[in-house]
Amino acid sequence: MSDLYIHNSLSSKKEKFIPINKDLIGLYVCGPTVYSDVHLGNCRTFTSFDIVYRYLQYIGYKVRYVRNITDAGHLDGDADIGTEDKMAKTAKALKLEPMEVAHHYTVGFHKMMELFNNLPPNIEPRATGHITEQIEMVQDILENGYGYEVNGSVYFNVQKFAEENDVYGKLSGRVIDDLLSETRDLKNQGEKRHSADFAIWIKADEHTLQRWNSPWGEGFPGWHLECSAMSTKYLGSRFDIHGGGEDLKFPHHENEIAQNCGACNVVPVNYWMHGNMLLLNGRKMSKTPDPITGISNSIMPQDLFSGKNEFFSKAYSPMVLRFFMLQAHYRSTLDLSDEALLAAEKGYYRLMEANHRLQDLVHTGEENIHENENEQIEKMIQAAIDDMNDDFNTPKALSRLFVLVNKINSIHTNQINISSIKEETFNKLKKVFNDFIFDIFGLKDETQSTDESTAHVLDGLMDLIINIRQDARTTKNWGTSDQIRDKLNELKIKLKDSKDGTSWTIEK
RNA sequence: GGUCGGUUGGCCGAGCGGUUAGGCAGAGGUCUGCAAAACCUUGCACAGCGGUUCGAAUCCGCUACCGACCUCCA
Repeated sequence: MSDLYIHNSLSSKKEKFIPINKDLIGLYVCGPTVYSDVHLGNCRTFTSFDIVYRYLQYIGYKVRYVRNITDAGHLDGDADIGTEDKMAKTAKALKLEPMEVAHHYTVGFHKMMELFNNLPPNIEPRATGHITEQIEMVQDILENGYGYEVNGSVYFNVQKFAEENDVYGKLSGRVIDDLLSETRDLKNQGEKRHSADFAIWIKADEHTLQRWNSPWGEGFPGWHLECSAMSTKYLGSRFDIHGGGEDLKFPHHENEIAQNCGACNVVPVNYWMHGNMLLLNGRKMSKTPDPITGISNSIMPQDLFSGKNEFFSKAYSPMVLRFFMLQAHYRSTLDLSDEALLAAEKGYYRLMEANHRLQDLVHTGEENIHENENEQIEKMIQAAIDDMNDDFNTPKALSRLFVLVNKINSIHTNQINISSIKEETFNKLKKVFNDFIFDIFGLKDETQSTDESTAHVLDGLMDLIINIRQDARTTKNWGTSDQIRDKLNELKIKLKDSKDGTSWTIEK
């Protein structure tokens, strides 16, 4: 097994992955703020890290995967100007308790993750459930001299932190002097000593719905704080991998590092990973409406699944979307288009169909071993694994699988004799191909019925229909046989005739 | 304006110094009652201009365009 390399945002280089503790990897991913439905772009990030989680486990690591739910403290706007957070805004608009809003969207988020077949994390902590930890962290920061209190709010002193630690700005590539010099032309500095400072505890005003008691009076935690507090609580002050969307790099992740460091005096994360954005019409997908057009450049997954949207010609299933995402590297932007999704859909079915064929094939004993074919198959299997070890290169690994699809189909149609393939190679192919599709890529087989009894009935019915059609074909009753084929096709059941008989698949 | 990243064939998208990426679409063929599926064959792609090199899509410089972040976003 070759070594795993991960692109580290801290160094902008691929680095060999060396875990802190071989027996348990710590993986933290920034989860959603549950004040609205997740859009497809959010789904991409979580899917990217689902692959990371799956693959780490596949190569034998035990992983503690922590992904938070932010249900408080996420400010909408500048902390100095207004203290209304995203949660409160939605709660007021819908006349609901903030917790009701959070719960509603949390349930929706979970449903969506399930549709994408993303595994649940091991721990999914909520910001509101960790107020104590966050207050303690603010206290630690104050004790270490990196925070200051003004009128019931507490701010992180970026200038002091930057002067004493060579840490701030490293992740996002910001130059400290630039950040600090921006002060001069800043109009609204408010209580902050410095424009680069940020709030870690914010005093509640009469409009604040979510408020907690603290040593500084009633208030609520700053946005970046919950990730710092919860990652420390569940993964320790130092852990292996922290992931999130590219757009969180600054200020969120930069401030997270500062807080951890400011509280615990250690740099918290060894490997920072950032997933790139999903594009719609060549622009970043975003909930925030365009200030000029007023249209938000985003699509909700459910609208894509139902086909009811203005962007695409038809409905696409969750697994087609997942497959589509796998075709691009997580660090590249990915452009959504009808043509691209159509291509992904066909590719997905082709891959699944090949796996069915492969799993149905039985090796019948070796004879006239074809060294070259064996070598090619072995090489592709190894290459796919090497690709995953190379910073989770799913598109490249997937391309290896498609080379194998070609081999599988050739074996299926007897263009390559199965007996010319070594049994060991064949069994390896069978296992690894299947592992890749289901365990590593996390694809689900949408062509199979999940309910066993329904599947049984369906199998029986299809056998019957195919037999009737075969009889019609034998008597050259093409009208009947074509009618059966066409009507089934309308039901998205595709018949495939071959010398050995007719097979069928459902394409959703 | 600052910082970073991108520009690959009809579309999506890998590759990042010498090898066919891959998917989809297209063309020709095999098979088939016809079709589908499958298989075989097929595409003079690397924004432009210079430079380095025996050799560059891949390294360096300049130009053009696009995007992200710098303010909430996965």
